[in-house]
Amino acid sequence: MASNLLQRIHQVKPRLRKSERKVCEYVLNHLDSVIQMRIVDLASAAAVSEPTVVRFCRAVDCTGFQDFKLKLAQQLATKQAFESFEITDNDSIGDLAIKVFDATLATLSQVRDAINPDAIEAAIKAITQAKRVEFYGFGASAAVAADAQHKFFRLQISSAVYSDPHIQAMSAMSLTANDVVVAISQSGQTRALIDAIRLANEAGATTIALAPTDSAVARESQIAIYIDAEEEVEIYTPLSSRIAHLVVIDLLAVGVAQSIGPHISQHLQALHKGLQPLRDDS
Amino acid sequence: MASNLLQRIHQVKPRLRKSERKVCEYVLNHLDSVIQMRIVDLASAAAVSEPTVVRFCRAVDCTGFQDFKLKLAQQLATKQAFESFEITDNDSIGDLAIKVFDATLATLSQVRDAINPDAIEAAIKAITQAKRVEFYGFGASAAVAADAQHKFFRLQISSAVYSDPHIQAMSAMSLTANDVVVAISQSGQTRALIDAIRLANEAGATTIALAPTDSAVARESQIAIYIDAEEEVEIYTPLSSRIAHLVVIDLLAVGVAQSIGPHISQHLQALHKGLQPLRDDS
DNA sequence: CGGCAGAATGTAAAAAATTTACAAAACCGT
DNA sequence: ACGGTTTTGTAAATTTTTTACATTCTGCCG
Repeated sequence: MASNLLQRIHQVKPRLRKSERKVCEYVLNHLDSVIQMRIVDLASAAAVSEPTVVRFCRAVDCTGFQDFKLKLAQQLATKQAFESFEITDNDSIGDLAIKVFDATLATLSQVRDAINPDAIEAAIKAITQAKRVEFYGFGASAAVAADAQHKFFRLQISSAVYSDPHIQAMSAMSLTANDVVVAISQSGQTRALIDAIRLANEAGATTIALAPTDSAVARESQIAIYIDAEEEVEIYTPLSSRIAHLVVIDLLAVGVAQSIGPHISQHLQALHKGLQPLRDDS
Repeated sequence: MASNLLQRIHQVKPRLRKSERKVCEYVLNHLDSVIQMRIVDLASAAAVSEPTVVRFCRAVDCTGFQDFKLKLAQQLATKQAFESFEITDNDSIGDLAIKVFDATLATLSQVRDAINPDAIEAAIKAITQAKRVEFYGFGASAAVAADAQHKFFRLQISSAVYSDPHIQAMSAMSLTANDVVVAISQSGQTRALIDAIRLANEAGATTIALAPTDSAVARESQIAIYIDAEEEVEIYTPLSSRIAHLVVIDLLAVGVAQSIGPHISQHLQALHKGLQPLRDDS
């Protein structure tokens, strides 16, 4: 993994010497401006000598200061690729398209960088071992839940989706220790969903949440996958956070498929063939 | 637009002098390697002198060679940001997450760049003026259709979603000239969907397709929004193309919201308030 | 507690790279 | 073909980075 420079910087930070760490800290706090600094500027800004800066660059797998700046620039470019997003009334359709896509792209790369692999791993493990998996969600999250159910169903995992609070509650109560509930919420505050999670917990099932950090839904669940996507929720319904949820579902599905083992791909191919007669290649 | 360096290079290319153009050509043909060259290397590789290289850099709005390299590096980084994507069995969960997200990001930026604003505009216009909008989709696209329906429903557009071929066909037959059908298909070949589109066409409704280029679904529809996302469909169900479909739906929704006018935002805010009692902020 | 070994950091000089200034060459119109 | 103008290259100057080495600091053991 020679790729992620920022990651590497964080990795080596604890191993650095005192003055090198000064450089490190300055760099992390001034990411944007560093790329157009010369080594003397950075050295004086971080209150160290120039060779120390070079040593820092070497410590993070670069051949020198120039190389470091180049790599950092690339890294930042990918991060800042999708930025501003303000829809104005006189946008052309083309502009609008770019803005909507970029907003989604921005959200996704944000969520990607913030994801906690441990929670994902725990969720994958739980789902893989589950006897039955149920997906709960309301409103826009109902469609996400339906998609998730469809996905896991194809992986031969016994699953269900409920978007009716009463049925959800009833189903939650009847779960056992071998079952898993995946609760999907963009707001993280839907009361009926929280109730269902509590019932599932009481029934001994494993509960997984896809919800914002510090939300009630996340708090009540045993495994919390945090998905934070700031956006104008009021005006245009959850736009991209919903997409982020779907991608996390994809991630879980791929993880589960992988841990189930290779025989699943045979099954999927068979399924694919089975659907062929429904297609028309004329 | 100080942003797009590559664009700028192409722009100024005709205005360049002979030897500067040599630099230009070499740069365009060796984009990747140029960023790690020194000025002497590039000069000799392009068979010109060093100052000529600097002159070229200035011609494309950079302050010097270093600046040029930096900007080029950033530019390339955004382009190549999401590339390879091959899931191997010994990926860590973190790697897996990055791969799944990046695959989606790659698909989205591809689709964004390929989108046809005219088709989008026509679709927005049709939906805005429609008396009733119906969304059709099967399998994974059923969830997309459901999401779309939910979205437009919130925009006070009378809409429905059908994932049952019989109901779909019956509904399609009963449509009128004021109605719109949005057919969503990842394969573009589902026979039942094609039948429904034909029925809707015969009934005089406007048909809009979200489907791959050159697919039967797109061909049968009056307005075709092409969404092409190559991916391993066989192994892991439609992963990211489905997401691309959703983003296009978002785009349509935002476009429709905009063309309906500002009063819709009041309605959405009211809706938002109306949902508050269902939330729990404890 | 002092001194010594070793690491850590900085100073200053050398090397490398870029940029500038200027001169030579090519080009164009008359 | 000649004179002016533009284009290009040469060589020097400047800037920037890197290396080599000296100094300082730190911690450990006597």
